[in-house]
Amino acid sequence: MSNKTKSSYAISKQLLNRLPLYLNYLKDFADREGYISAPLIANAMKLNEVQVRKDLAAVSSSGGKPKTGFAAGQLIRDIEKFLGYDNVNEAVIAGTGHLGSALLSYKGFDEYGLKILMGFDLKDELVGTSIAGKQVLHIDKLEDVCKRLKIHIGIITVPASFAQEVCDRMVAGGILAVWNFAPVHLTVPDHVVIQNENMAASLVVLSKHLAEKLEKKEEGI
Amino acid sequence: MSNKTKSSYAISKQLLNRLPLYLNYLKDFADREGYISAPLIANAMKLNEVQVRKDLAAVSSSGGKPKTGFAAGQLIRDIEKFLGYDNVNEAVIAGTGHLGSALLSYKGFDEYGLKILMGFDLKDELVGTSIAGKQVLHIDKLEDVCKRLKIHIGIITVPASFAQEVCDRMVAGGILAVWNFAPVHLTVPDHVVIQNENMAASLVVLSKHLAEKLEKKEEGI
DNA sequence: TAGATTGTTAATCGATTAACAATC
DNA sequence: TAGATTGTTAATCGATTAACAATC
Repeated sequence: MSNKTKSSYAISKQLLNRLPLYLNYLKDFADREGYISAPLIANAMKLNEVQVRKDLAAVSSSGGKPKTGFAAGQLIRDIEKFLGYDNVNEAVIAGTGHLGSALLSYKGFDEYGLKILMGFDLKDELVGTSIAGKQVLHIDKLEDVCKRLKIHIGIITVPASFAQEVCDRMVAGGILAVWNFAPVHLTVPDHVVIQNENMAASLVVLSKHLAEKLEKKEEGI
Repeated sequence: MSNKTKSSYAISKQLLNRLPLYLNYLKDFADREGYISAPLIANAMKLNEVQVRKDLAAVSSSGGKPKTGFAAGQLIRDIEKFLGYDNVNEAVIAGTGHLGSALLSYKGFDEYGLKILMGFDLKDELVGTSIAGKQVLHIDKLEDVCKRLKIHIGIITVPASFAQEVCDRMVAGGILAVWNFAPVHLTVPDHVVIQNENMAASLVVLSKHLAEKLEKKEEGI
């Protein structure tokens, strides 16, 4: 029997975006020996109570107890399991400029099951160095290394103009999932998944909201 | 007369996320003197044609011409205007570690109308230095500087454990919009907008998709 | 018990997609 | 003209929220 979700509640992208929020909250504020309820989380996150309840129901192994809620420690483990934080995924990163080296250095990814093994770049002054104890190899070795180590995840932090070419090399090396930080639309074969980390889009949402606020302020009242 | 949208097509978060994608595509591939059609963009981005058409109709000042499409140069300007890329928003950043300095150094934000003026940190070895020509001041000056310069946007790249406190200081300094890179839920008054740059969530979506791929591969056909 | 909370079914809401007339 | 594309109204789809019985 496979571990499919019991109910028909879909594993939507939205759900996958909310779960890490719950997890942060639980880890920071919940007494792991105690219980926590959906209304409590909903209130803290300013989300609808039913939504949180459904989300928790979808991932909780043991369910909650009426009147008391969910065992916090178990719930944390359940969410982590659901999110796959206990399976390690190995990744490589192409582009070791500011952003690339920030990602290479970031300790927090371990927690999410992401292990960035090494970086690739084409600049001679970077190749051969190491960042946060991880080697930087020449970009020409990218395809080969991915193949040999059977890496499935590639992270792209090269300038926009190189991104497609780097992406093609990753795909040629057997990469199945690409996390793209370059502000371009990448074309990949159907069997490859792309996740765009769209900072411009984030920024736009923020500045639009801000513009509204400022307008209201000007209008008075 | 205010520049509200003509139609009732809502300015959804989704729309705001798609527009930068169109913009990238247009800038990279469109002949600015020529014309571009919704079906063409839709095809390149693998989106529904009607959706693109509606999106373009919502932002285009002059509309498109049946059979020919939209004037590419004008469309680029319209999208940029709609997204507010021509209004400069000044921002400060708290936390000048790897990620913070990557953001401080990133040239691309200009294009989006974001101007990061300076950084703040509490580490003595960082305070007084400058990153990409931008000063790093002591975090204790954050509130004061925001007030004096009437900064509206604060970017948080401090460790999770400091994020709430830094956020509070920003709010006290009159910040109205917070771009939060720390993996915690921040509590702010109603008049402040938060945009969480949720890398963990992105990563989860990616690794879930990857897991599906790998499962299918194992099952064979 | 009374009351809080869970889990689930039904109603609502909003975004996407389909259908189609208008236009160049 | 014929055909591609626009703009818009209607239908569909999916996610969120409301309502409510079950439970401790």
